Amino acid sequence: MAKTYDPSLVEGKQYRYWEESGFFHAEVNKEKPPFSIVMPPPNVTGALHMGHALDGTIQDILTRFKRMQGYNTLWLPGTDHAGIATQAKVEEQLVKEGSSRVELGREKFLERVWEWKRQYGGRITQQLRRLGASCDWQRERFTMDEGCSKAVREAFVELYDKGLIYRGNYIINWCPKCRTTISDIEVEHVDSEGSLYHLRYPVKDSDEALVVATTRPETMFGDTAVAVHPDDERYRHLIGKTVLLPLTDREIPIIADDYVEREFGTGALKITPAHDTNDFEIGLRHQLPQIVVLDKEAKMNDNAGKYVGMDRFEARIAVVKDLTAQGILLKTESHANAVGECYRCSTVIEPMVSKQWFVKMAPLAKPAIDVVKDGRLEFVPERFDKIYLGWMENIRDWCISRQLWWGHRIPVWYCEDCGLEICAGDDPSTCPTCSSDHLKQDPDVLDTWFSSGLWPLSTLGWPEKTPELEQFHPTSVLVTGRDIIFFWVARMIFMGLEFKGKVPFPKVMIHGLVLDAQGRKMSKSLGNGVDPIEVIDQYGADTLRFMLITGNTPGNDLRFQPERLEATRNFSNKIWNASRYVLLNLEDYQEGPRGELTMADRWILSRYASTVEKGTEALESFDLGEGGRLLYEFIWNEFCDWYIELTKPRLYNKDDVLARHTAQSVLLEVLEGTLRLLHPYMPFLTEEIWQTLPVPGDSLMMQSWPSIPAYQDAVAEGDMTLLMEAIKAIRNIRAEMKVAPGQKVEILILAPDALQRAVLETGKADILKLAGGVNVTLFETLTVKPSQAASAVLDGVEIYLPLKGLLDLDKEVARLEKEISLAALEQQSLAAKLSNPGFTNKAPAQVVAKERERLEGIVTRTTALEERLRELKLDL
RNA sequence: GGGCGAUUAGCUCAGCGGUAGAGCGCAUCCUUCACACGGAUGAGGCCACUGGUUCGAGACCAGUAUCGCCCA
Repeated sequence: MAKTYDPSLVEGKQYRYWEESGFFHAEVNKEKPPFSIVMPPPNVTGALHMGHALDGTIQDILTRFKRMQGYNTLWLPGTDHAGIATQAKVEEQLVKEGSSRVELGREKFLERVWEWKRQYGGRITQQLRRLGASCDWQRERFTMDEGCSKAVREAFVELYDKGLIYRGNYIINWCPKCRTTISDIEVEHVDSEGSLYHLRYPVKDSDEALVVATTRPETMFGDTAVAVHPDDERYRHLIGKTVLLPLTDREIPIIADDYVEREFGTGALKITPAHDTNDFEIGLRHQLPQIVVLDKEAKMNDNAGKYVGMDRFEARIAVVKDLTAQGILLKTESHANAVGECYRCSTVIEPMVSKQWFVKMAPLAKPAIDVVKDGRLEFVPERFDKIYLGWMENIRDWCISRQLWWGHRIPVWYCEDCGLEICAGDDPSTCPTCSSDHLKQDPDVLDTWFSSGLWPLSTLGWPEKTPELEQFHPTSVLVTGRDIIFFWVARMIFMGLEFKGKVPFPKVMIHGLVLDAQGRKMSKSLGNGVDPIEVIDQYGADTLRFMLITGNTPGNDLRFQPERLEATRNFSNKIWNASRYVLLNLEDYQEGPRGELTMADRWILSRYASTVEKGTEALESFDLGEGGRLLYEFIWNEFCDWYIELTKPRLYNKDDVLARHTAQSVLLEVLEGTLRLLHPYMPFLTEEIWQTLPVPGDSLMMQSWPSIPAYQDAVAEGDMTLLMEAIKAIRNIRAEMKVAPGQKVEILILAPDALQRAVLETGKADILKLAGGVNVTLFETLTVKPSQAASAVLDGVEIYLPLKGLLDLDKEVARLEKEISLAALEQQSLAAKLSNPGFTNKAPAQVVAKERERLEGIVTRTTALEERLRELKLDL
């Protein structure tokens, strides 16, 4: 066994072993309770980033934990076809080849995309394997595969037949770069410094003019009204009149609408129903015409007069220039506003009226709100339900058509002869009304999130009634980042309720984002992303996993700090070496009955039992970080720092066979159990070590989860605490007095209490070894104190180290004085607390008793310290 | 404008009603047979601020400030 753990020699080998052994695969099995998770499908174009790594780690921990607990565990992986992203990627390729999507035509283009998917689509799933993900690759799915496509088709037809899907002219978000609509949540609002232009619109047949304030003067060609607030005294008399729209020959009405904020700008709003979401609504209320002034590339169209063909931003400059020249622009103020950008390409979104397909949301949102309100579906942490509800309660209809080729084609045909609209599960060949065979399918495809919204259903076989669907749906928990609650989680919830009448999962565990070391979001444009695969190459997957999981608390963002990787790597190495110690001393180990357990044995077994209990609890309550930290502390601070050290004398003394065997047996039990507890967090390292232990079984990942052993032993814990305190106190004196490490000292311990004395008597050898003593002598009383001695006062125990010639008396006096003043402070506050009748009357008796005890301890301690100081001064 | 989160040691974070913690960093010492990716010891905190609840408040409540995120 090497002195240093090298993950690169272990991870590939173990993963292959697991996968080839079929350990990840779940068959339907009614004998075992099911536990299932569907993996949030990463984009098929994507490469693994830290967010995936965190998300995958959490799911893998839960999956491995439940598998060990005996559940029939399914973690179902897959990828998303990612309409816009994938199409863009292939289009890029075509451009490089001097070709284009349009040149190729729809059929050929789609073949190219599938080709691309076959070639590169598997990358991220390979990367997930590097992370150690124990998902069932035999059940891997893709949102465009046959089954998922069938589910999409079924869902669309059902919603259409129910009247929940409709087509209409509405204002949508148009991305001029992606050349498609995007849904409301795909728009990111970015604060930007713009200008607010005050434009003077002359009122017809009047000397007056109405001054409107706008941030987008170039859309004025689409203005079809000017709105003021109905109660605004300034403008009330103008309502019903018309203004002459500058740069055009049109005149438009002045209308009154509550929507107008009187305080904003001039209180008069130009209304462009075809290019602004709010104006669109106002336009509907007042039956205003919609005039589209921009084309699909966001260039001015024929309706913009002489500005036709100009880009919208160029047009803005040109229009402002002309308005200035004509004296219509009165003033320009700087103005901060939020500009909508495409979440994919960051191009400024153009709101535009267009004919699109929508899902009617109100009827679907209602049950999706109820399940969260009545607790059938819980967010972990809880606070995310507010975010979800807030969105769901204000939801607007969902625009689902996309002007792309890569995606699920909308299953609607139009009869070119009679104009009938046909929505069908199977492709129709003739028109059911006029029997014409001139049918044309709608060219658009569906929003990618439409298919991912069906993911928990489609991956398990829906709409078929499969055994998988029956056993694994609803899934047990969904794990995902807080950034896609609206995009994805919400959609799965209402779709699950609509099509299956059940929540798709009773719990949603939300985690934060992985930020860079400075706390910024990792992004391509900033170039501050850290590649998980590089981290795995350098430190191993276990290190990355453990670091991600223990770095924060549930739901909060996490800063990626390289130093923490090193710390975690060191932890792996610590475990490796502790195991190495155990193994090196287990060569001749045979199973057999133990001899009498030592205090240390009973202590570590008790601590182990408590670790099993707390570690299990943490996982059950999704407190993965807490669970990890707990194991870290147990392994490093208790098992390694103390227990291993305490077993050395017994292991190295081969004469006392039974004592040695007992130590071996306890070491093995605790190590073996701890490896089980740690396995979900660090699967590779624990598996590798476990396989070398002399225990039955082939693979740790298939072992059962430890139940809490009946080892709790408060006496042993108390006794060991005393022993450890004594050892630490002696070490402290030695360090402070700069006693050379090799120098053995005489140790005198005054322990009037018989029980304490017995404990220390038992621990004599340990004290000698761990505190560097030549001899330990215990006293019940000590009438003559040793001279030239340094001392420590514990609870009821005094320790003396005669250091003739080594003792720096001044230093020792200072040390004692410091101890005394600290104790005095504590004594004072305790005394004050206990003399407060409020406390003694109202606090639980247990607490009061404990504080009394503490005070007594402090008082005797202080007395002893003071006495010691007096004695010491006599030496001076 | 509304909502959510954060504010604890130099840095990054735990702790969520009863004696302020960890990792890293820092200081001193240690190449002893698991581990120098190590061991031992230590220094370092008006727990953002102001009120309140309570016998008792980093912890609970109200408000303020600063930073971050989401929504409009």
